[in-house]
Amino acid sequence: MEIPYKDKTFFTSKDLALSVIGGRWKIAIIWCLLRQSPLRLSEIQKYLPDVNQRMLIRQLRELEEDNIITRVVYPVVPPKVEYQLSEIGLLLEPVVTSICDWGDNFREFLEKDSNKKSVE
Amino acid sequence: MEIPYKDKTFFTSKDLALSVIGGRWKIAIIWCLLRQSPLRLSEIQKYLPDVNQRMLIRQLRELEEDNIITRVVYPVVPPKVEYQLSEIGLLLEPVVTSICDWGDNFREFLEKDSNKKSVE
DNA sequence: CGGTATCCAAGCTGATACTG
DNA sequence: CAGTATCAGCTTGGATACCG
Repeated sequence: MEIPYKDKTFFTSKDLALSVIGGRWKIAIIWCLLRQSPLRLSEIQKYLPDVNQRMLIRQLRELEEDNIITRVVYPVVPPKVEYQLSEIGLLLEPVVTSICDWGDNFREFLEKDSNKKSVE
Repeated sequence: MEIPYKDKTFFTSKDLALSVIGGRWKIAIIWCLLRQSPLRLSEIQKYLPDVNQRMLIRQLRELEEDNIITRVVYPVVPPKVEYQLSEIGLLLEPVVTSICDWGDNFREFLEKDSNKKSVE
């Protein structure tokens, strides 16, 4: 089952998915927009202080190209731009949730591990 | 809730999770090992022909350091090394599954989209 | 078989400065 | 506020050679 998309061919839907959401900060951006929507660029920056502006804008553009988010520009001064998840973007909620859940498990695992070591 | 790990500090378990499974090929590797386990290096290479050997080995090492996978070396000639998911690694199954599921949705979305365009 | 070492090109990332 | 430009540095990739 070959899936052509953007000059590439994917052989599984997992590979297709990863090509779209696998970017360095994309899951983090989607996580933000799942919590609150719409968000302005400056608001996303507050939620994700570790992402520099250039990368953030690039990743937002890519997500927009892939129809995961929508970008609405209001013709006002000073500029106002709002980002929110598209219909297909909203379906990423289980992905983000499962990652958060696993992160919780992993954190517990790390705590147990450090306990073991401190007992030794 | 600060989570120190490997000289860094994470503020959410999502960030911690992404630091561990966010690598370029890690989800793909985990996907392989969920389907079949244990796997030898050469078998993983067959499943993931797009990953070059050097990167594959690097990502495997990182996953091993993070206790996501285990690496067992058999002292035989020729060498035999087997990789498999650890207990915490196995818990990543919902993450991989949700990504695959979303990929299916996205593929359908793309197909509908191309239909619309061909009608126009 | 399962690696490591080296070289080199290309792309991604980040910090900073600047603009309409 | 939202975004672009520039430059430096790191990561990734591909090919190839070599080792225990």
